[in-house]
This record gives sequence, C-alpha cells and structure tokens, in this order.
Amino acid sequence: MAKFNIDIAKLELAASKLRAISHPMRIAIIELLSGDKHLSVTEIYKALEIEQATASHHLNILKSKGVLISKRDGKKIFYALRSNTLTEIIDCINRCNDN
Amino acid sequence: MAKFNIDIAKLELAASKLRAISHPMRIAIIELLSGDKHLSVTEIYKALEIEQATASHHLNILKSKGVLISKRDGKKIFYALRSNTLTEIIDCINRCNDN
DNA sequence: AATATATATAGATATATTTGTATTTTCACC
DNA sequence: GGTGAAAATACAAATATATCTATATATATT
Repeated sequence: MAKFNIDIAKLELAASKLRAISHPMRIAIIELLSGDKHLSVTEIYKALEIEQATASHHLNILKSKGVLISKRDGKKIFYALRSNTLTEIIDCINRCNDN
Repeated sequence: MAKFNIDIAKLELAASKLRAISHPMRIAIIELLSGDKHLSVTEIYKALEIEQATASHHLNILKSKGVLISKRDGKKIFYALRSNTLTEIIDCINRCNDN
C-alpha cells in the first residue's frame, strides 16, 4: 500500500475534462459563447475564422466532455455553454497571470 | 474587424496553463502536494511509482508554468504548490462529474 | 579529488492531437 | 425524389507530448 492512494480512473477523468478546455481555439469558443449565447456552427467558424470541419471537431470535443450542449433547429445546430462556471475557471486562470 | 476580437497570445497563455495541469500524472502530483506539502523528487517519484526522469519532466512543466515552486536543500530539491487555488480548481472539475 | 546520491537533460521511440481536404449525413424546400 | 445548405465524419499529414534509457550535472561526504 502506498502512502498515497492513486485512483487512475479519477485522474484520467479530471485530466480529460481539463484537456477539453486546454486549447486556444476551444477557449476562444468558450469565450465566444459566454453570456449564454447560442450560436450555430457556421456562426462560430466564421467568427473564429477557421475551417468548418475544424470547428465541428472542437465543438464535438467540448460537447462530449460536457462543456457544451447543442440543439438542432432546422438545418442549423446551435451550441451553448452547459454552465458558466467554465467561463469562470478560464477567467480565474487568466487572472493568475502573476508568474 | 470581426465581431469577436481574438487575442491569440492571451488564448495561448491560458491554454498552456491549463495544459500544464491537464495530465493524470501532473494532477496526481498536485494532489500529492496539496495541503502545503514540500516533497523531494525522490519522494514524489516513489509515491507515484514512476521513473525519476519522468517525474522530473512533469515537475519541470508544472514549475515552468508557475504551478509549482522548488527549493534546494542540500542534495535534494523540494517541490511545493505555489498556491492552493490550483487544488481548488481540480476539486471543482472533479465535483462537476454530473454529465 | 574520488565517490555516492539527487536531480536534470538528451535522444529515441511511441503515442496523441490538430488540421486540412474530401466525403457523407441530415434536414428543408421545391 | 432531387437539390442545396449546414454539420459531421473519415482519412492522411503535420505537429506535439510522453516515456524510456542513458548520460550529465550538482551537491555532500570522505
């Protein structure tokens, strides 16, 4: 028995969630959606000036990790933040720029 | 001018900090050091059952991103959390397991 | 200075992530 | 059913990360 009990599964889970938001483009998406905005994939990839497929890929990562939710309306699919605590975490990290 | 002003440098900075803690082993290190503990590299790599070089590598990443501080005492170098807000962030992420 | 211990670094390999291009699916409308 | 728009998926290439083994550096002790 180690002095420190390692729960690999728990660590992987926490890491995978953090990894989901550890990317400049995905942080940009989160910031873009902050303020309870609901935007379509087209609006998002045009605002961020990236390929449609790239946007779709990042949106999928964020959704699969529970950061975003999506709702179809006709041909469009609107993405939004599932909770704004995420925005707060990003803000917090940004504020810690004192190193 | 885009509707959304993108500050790449700021996004990269935030992402790089998040990436620093987005790894199971590095989260384990943070948890191991939480509670204001000061541990040597040897204590850390033995507790986590990883190679010395691997531990050194992760410790360096965490230190260079301002997560950890280190202080030499004789032959040993002790690492500690620079601030425990990091632990709080990890806790918060862990608590959000409701997806 | 020689030796032992603690940590860091280098280099190679393996693995994961990101991105672009092309294709496919889903839906609305005619 | 055919067509066009919106989004997702597949695949390949480029890039980044992680890990191992080996080696180097720093410090203390004799």
